[in-house]
Amino acid sequence: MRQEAADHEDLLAGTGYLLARVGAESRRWWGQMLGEYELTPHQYGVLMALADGAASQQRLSGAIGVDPRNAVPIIDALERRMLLARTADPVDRRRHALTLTPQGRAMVKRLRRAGEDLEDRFLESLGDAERSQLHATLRKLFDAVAGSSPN
Amino acid sequence: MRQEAADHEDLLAGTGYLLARVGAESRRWWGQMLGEYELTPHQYGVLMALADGAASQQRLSGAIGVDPRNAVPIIDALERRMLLARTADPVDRRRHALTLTPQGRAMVKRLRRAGEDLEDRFLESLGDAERSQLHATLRKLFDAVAGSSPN
DNA sequence: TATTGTTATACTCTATAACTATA
DNA sequence: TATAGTTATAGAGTATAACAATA
Repeated sequence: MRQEAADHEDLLAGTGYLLARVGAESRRWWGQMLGEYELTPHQYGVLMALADGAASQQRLSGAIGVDPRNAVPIIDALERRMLLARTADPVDRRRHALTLTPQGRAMVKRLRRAGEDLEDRFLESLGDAERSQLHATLRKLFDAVAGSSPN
Repeated sequence: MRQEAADHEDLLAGTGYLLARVGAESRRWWGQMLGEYELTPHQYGVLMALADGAASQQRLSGAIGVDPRNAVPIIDALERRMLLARTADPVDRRRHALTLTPQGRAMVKRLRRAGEDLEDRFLESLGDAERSQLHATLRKLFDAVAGSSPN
């Protein structure tokens, strides 16, 4: 099942394609870990973003990189499990302020621990210098590219 | 729409999460470019992998990172458009040998050009040294991690 | 028995259009 | 008229179970 990767080198020559593949693999690993908590990657994103402080659904959607329309069912699921609460924003009644419940905060703690373990295993083939170099480069790329279109 | 990225820093602290996000963005850019040729990212993967030479559906599925069962409709679509051909393998009649048609090879040529352009724009915030460092690190990570499960 | 390819199914992700209510 | 949130829908991606033909 593994020797196929050795062939078809052309496919892996492009950095963009490689990035998409490695990103999908990272997503798969996280998805499997999060499955143990019955959470999806996007739900994870919502919880971690809210750990920073409350936010509207619009702000939150931007932070986790999904269209606000697609954020609705993600947030619905977390609300049903009482991990977060939608409360009316008093100054603008169109807006829903989202906050973590105590159970939500407890979940975030557990996820942080599990996430660190997972990341160590995912990156174990890289040295410390390579890891921090990778993080810095990805961060630069993310800031330049996230939310924009190819055009 | 852009200032949200400045907040929720916690979310971006993990390299695994960043990788998944930047990978998704790369996939989105590619998806948009490929849409102009009415191709999906997986179909692109199949065509590029076959440019290296013929392969069975099993080998191909491994190369593009999808389950063989899910490869069937991807290959069906390309066959319908006459970009590739399924021919019986004479030595093992269970097997289908997949090869590019002339139209398929012409498409690959166009895709290579468009892909290089896209990649230049996607990576334009990085210097040459950063780019090749990124590619090398991703490649190492890919070889270590692709096709394996988390634990 | 194991492998190649297929069919069928279901759940998630992504993208888009159209709506309600508030501003 | 613009914005926050919602509903509904459709296509693509991902995963799994069951099967036929061939080895």
